[in-house]
Amino acid sequence: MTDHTHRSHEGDDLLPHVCRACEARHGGICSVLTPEQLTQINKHSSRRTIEGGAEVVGQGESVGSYSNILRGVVKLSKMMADGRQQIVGLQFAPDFMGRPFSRESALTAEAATETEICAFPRAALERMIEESPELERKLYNQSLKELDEARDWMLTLGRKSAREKVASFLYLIATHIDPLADDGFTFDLPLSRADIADFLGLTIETVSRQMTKLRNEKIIIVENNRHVSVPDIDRLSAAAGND
Amino acid sequence: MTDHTHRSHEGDDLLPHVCRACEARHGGICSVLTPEQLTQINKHSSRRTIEGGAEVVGQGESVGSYSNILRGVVKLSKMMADGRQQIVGLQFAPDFMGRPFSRESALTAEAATETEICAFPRAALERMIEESPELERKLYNQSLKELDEARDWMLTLGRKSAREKVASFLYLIATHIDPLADDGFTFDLPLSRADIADFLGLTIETVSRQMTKLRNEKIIIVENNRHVSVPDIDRLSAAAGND
DNA sequence: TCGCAGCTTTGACTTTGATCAAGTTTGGTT
DNA sequence: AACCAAACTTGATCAAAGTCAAAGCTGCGA
Repeated sequence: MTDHTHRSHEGDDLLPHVCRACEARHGGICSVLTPEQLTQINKHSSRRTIEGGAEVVGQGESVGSYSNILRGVVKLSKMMADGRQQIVGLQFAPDFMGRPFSRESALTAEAATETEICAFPRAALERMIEESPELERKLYNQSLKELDEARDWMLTLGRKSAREKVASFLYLIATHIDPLADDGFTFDLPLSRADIADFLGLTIETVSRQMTKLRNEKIIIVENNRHVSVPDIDRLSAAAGND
Repeated sequence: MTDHTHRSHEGDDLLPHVCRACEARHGGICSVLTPEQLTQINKHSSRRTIEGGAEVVGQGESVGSYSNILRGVVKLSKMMADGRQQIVGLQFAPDFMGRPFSRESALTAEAATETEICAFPRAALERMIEESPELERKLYNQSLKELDEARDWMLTLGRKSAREKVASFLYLIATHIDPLADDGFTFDLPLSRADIADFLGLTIETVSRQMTKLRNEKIIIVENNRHVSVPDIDRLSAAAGND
């Protein structure tokens, strides 16, 4: 049995060099590909770093590529003609980004924080989907997961109070971001107050007020606006209305 | 060339009898199955009529079967511990109902109107998915469609006014239900005011007031609460905030 | 056809969150 | 270290939607 620290795989020496330590090999779509397939797709893939705030794909633009998120957080949003905006999803590493079988994006994808992605041209990925039922199954499962998440969020948007919405957001981040310390739940918020408002269907001011209240109740500890600690995740969960 | 009226297919004589005039043969998941596969799945399928208001699957229940909607409208909803409820999706014929690869339902499915379904046992459908990539592709595409719809609705829930929400709902129904007359858009609402409120994240009273306003503005004509005509679909679309 | 239950509408009042308007903090830049 | 712009917080006021209460409809069953 070979050494399994650093998440190494048996047969890693057959893998393309860039894939060896890649997030997407573990849980991401690349986890269902064979070394040969990885070598194949790697001929066309390219890694890119996207600075926070930069747009990955614009609403209505044609989509030239798919990608895996290797690091960072990406917001998916929709905008109305008059400028009102709603964030309809957040994607974390090692999520797959892109809408198969559709040339046009109905969404804007924007990096919330500095983000690293691994991009593939449409055609290369689509060819691989045709050849690999496991890949298609993996993509199908991710879209089912996103559908579940979207529907959970619809309950939050439609039926929760501002306080519960803000607590729900903090709970979501606390449970999806790698914690900075292992003393429980400490993290940096990947979104600005304006983004949080767009995610929750609230205004910046309401978000700020509810954060202040949760801080006063000691449910969260905030430093420098972005840095948050949650001493008791169950109290936060209760504030979010999760029974 | 054989007669194509009544949506008949060449080779229909090979089909199971019940499938010949079935909605799901046209656009539904059965449209990708061969006559042999239809014969196979039909050994296990059963048609059922569900009265309006009856539950198909309860939140947290284990799911014993999948089904196609042949007629009627099904609401998918989520409920919080304290009873607050949100409808997270509406399904129309010939949509497929069920969440592959998950034993438990996170949703309640309830017939909004009298509904007819064609149900298959889990195992039979899952076996057929393994054997038919076309079927899996079809299911994948339906879940992508549902994801798009869920995200559209998130924008409605998070960022639209009560008036725009009610208009959005009416627009959705007008464009998804087979019209009663061909004089444009006339239909019976499949949902009660309480259901509409649960779909829009509003109260019954607010829904009622906004319906009254739209009626006074002649954007809709309402008779007997449930019967609605839309003289000018573009005005309704504008009221819904679709630019 | 009368009555009744459930659904829907309407009205008066309250509450929540939005808006408008200052301040304050933060982090980067000179 | 001082300045500046951007992000965030706080306060006062306002409007939209919720709540509570009562009255109309509608359609069904006796």
